[in-house]
Amino acid sequence: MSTTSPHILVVDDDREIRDLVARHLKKHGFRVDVASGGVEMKEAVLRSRLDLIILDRVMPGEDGLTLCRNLRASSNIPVILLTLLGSDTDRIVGLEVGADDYLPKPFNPEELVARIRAVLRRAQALPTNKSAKIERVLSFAGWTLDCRARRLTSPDGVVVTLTDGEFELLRALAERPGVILSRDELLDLTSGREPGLFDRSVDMQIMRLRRRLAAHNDANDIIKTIRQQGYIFAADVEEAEH
Amino acid sequence: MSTTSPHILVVDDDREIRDLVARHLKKHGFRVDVASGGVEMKEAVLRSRLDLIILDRVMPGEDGLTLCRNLRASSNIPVILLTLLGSDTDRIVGLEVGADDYLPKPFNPEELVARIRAVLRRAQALPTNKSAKIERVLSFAGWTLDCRARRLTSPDGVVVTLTDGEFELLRALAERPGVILSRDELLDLTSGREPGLFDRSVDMQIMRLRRRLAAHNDANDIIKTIRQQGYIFAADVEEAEH
DNA sequence: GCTCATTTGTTACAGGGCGTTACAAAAAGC
DNA sequence: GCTTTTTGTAACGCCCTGTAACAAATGAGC
Repeated sequence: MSTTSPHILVVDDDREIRDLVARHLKKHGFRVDVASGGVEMKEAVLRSRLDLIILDRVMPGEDGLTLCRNLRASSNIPVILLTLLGSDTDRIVGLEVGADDYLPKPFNPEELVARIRAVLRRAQALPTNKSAKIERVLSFAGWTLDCRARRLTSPDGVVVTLTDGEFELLRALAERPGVILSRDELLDLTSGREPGLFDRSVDMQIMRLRRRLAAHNDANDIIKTIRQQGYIFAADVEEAEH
Repeated sequence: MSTTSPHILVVDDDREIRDLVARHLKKHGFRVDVASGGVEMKEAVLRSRLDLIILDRVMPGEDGLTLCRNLRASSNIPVILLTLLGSDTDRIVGLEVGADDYLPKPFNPEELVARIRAVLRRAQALPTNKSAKIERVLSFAGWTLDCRARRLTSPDGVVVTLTDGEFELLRALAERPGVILSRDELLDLTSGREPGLFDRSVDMQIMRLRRRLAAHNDANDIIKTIRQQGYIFAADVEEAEH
């Protein structure tokens, strides 16, 4: 995502505005798709790997607001709402529904570009889709974690078998290097379960995962404990798409 | 930190607006500090763990724009710019300088709240803590503190194991060389806890940290005590991105 | 200088978090 | 069904960390 130019979808029923915006964004080096709302759009979101969506607030088919809310249920892709309605409450509702920004028409195309950049700046570190997780290969300290094959390879090239739980845990951590993850968060990320009062299952899995890593190599422990807080993946990770 | 309410700093020379905004934000459950720009603000940013800053675009002392740009150099804390100047190019410049949003005065306080929420929604999903800068390596007097690996290396190359508390404390200090940090501030920075009346835990950690540094080297003590005030990191620090 | 009050450094200790082992329950393979 | 693997619970002990108590240092006042 950060390597190539951002991919933006413009959804507006007004063909004139839609194309004007699209042309302007292309001039600024974005990759642009257009759609006119409804099913067509949902498809586009699911299929391609979009970086941002520009939505018209008012559309004959499905409302921009509703669309935005629905999107938020399954994805946290950045959304900018456009609209002719410029009242305060309109803007507030738009933002509360999950949009990242709200721009009243008529707007200066340059301002739209600036706001897109501002939103992307924030959003870029995020994993885009909640639902469709991208299968990738994560490399750290000589290790290789193939998320599609669910296979871990040690620095000396040996394939290490992991149980499902161990794999999910390692992935959850390795996908978020430098982030302190609480036990509850890890539990949710790996198995989707709720905390439970005296739950130390995460500790156990961490222990087993560490043991497995240590058995094959691993001088410096990659998974560190932050007392009272949780665990952290303390190595640099390189991602490669499959 | 995600447990407590977001902490927001409002910087505006117009006391009236500043207080109005502050009151409104408090009503919505935010923790609010105010400042009137310049040194006062920088101190506040350096010291406490802020989640977001609201900056007036135009201020007699240092310009809001310049402030924002300077902030961006060392931190990725969310910034929202306010201004009387509402022209397109003003907004564009504001956003390009690194602000997350740009709101022309006069504005509806509710809209400000909505925009704050939208920005925080993005920023809080980001890895690590909000105000935290990029992960980096701090060097001082021969020592090396790797904040990603959470590891300290002594001048003679020995890796010194620190407890979590010691590490957090050392980082809090080393990130702010030459700044006097009170015990309360250090407590907040290291563990996010609130003071407590007869709390001497910081003293304890300082003592243990000093002892650990002294054990490995350290002729001149790097962490100095300022009586009645707190502690100060008395060495030059070089930062290197990882 | 001395004395006293206040602040800070140091030691001792207790509570609790966490790594670890052992074991039981649950799931998967056959 | 049985066996093997995986995963959660219980228990034990080490280590981290905060509290308390005391010693040392600092500063004020004389």
